[in-house]
Amino acid sequence: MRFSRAFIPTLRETPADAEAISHKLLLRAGYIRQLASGLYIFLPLGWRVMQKINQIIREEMNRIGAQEIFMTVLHPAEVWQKTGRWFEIGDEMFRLKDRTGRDMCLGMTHEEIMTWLAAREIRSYRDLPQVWYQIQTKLRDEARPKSGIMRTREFIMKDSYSFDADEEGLERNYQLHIEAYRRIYTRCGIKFYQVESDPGMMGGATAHEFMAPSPAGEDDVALCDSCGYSANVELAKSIPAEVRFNDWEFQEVYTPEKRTVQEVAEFLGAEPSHFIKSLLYIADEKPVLVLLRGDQDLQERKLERIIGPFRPAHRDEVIEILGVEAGFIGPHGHDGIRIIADEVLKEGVYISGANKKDYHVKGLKPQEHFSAEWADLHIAKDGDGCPKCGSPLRIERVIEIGNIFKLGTKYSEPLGATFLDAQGKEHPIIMGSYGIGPARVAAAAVEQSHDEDGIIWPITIAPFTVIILPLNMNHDKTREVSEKLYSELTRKGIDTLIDDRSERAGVKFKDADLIGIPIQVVVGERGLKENRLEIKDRKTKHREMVGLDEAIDYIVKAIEDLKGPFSV
RNA sequence: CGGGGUGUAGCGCAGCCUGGUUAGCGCACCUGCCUUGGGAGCAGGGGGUCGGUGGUUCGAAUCCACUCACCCCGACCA
Repeated sequence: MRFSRAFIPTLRETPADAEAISHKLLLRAGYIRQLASGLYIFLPLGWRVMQKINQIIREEMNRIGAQEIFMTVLHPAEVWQKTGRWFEIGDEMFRLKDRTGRDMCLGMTHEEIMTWLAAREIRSYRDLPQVWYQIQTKLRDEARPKSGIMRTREFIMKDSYSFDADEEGLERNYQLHIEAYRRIYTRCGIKFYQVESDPGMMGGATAHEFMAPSPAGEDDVALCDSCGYSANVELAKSIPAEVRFNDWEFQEVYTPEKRTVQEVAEFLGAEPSHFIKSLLYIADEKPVLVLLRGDQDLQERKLERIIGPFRPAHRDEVIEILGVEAGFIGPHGHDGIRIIADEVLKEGVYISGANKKDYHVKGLKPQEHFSAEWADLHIAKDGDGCPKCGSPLRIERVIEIGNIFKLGTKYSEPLGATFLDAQGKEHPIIMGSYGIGPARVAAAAVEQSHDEDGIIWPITIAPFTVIILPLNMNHDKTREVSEKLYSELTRKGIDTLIDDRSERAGVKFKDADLIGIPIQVVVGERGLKENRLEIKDRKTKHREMVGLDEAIDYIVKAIEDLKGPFSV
């Protein structure tokens, strides 16, 4: 492609709206433009990247026997009503009516429609297994679109669905997807982790997420470098630091106006880990007292899995329910209130509120002075012990770039997707669902691979592999050599961009670096005097002067070398 | 949905507090000359309902009210 005729609107300055690095760079380098909040247009360069990623996804999905199909974005409400999600999902679903007043919605995911299709077409165990996928637009009316193309209201997603006769089949397809996903991310040049995740409202028992480490992410994962344990912090278990307890007698202590763990700890000369924090929440209009060690924090998802949606109690509710103001609440002496305590509190001698203003109690012993339901409630912190091997855990910020779920029969049952087994008995199909967000893969690639000059694309997903920079378009030999090189590379099937604009050299260098094409071929008068040109590696900035005759071979070799780390 | 912030030329910004002629600057854009190894130089030029509506005032980019849009933090994220 010729730069002079291409639509590559690079910006010298960063638009003020952009915050995330990938957002800034993709905007500046002319890959994307924003139409409205959470709605992005992919310009030619951006779309080329997306297509490269999608192509890799296709190849790997096809490789595990998945078949691509094309679905609709407009869905009739009935299908979603049958699974109940029409009612469970709130404002995040775009809803509309057709001209006859029939309720419709825009597809935010395709479990329902895929299952509807399976229900109609699959009858026998002989038809199974099937894996169908699509790479299509999804729409979600996100509460808060953010970070450029990382979280948008309209986005492309690869989602696949597996249909099996039994759990073994599901397990096989689940493993095949794990394999495919690992190959996809590796080929795309993304650093990633596979972590245990919360199946949440998708239903089913097992789920994993694929996470690209980046400070721009929205999730945190707990990782153990020694045994490989990895989980989203929403469910990660951890062993908090051990505490040496004092052998306190059970007694009330006067703690005037000291409310927070920090304040009381300083006042009494104790450690925060010697405390029991008592937090009052309201779930389903009933109070729940939650107990945590003073140096731990609540992981709200963990609590939600036990008691459902909840909210903190208001100040006056605390007094009304417990008879004491927040700050002096303790776990003992409450009747008829559900108490859930973090497991780490099973052992020890603690300080906590005395349920009396300006007093705390010392020498509080779990089981002896209060009883509770025990559960894992605390959030895993950096340095906590790994639940499997005890080594220190590492918490890292990540971008979610893929997820896989074992759905079981959550969708097949309500939609009547069944098959007859060899005995003629009817069973619901066992399903799995598997997603990848190609735009997030692109964003993660930029977040993970850039420098002060611009993007550094992994060669496998770069919009072009080579950019030729004829520095002086008025110089005949520069043009001749560049054009010849361009047609030779193009003939070899190498995606090549030639910057044939009559811009000055500096402009071309800046734009080439910004756009991030892995191999730059600099054709300048200086080198041409010796019949040589310069080949620069965008990432390492290494420059090599190469004779005109060897240029093609050198470039072909360089491409192979750059592809090396991303081959599987 | 709660909190914070920003809307002035394609992009980045100043002007607003303390109202007063044709609303400025840099970059980008157009023309010409010149230049061609890291976002050149000179000369000339085009481009604005100052987000919108209403109000205060002799007079509003500037003050007031409402409203819309976008960004950030949080909640949410099937």
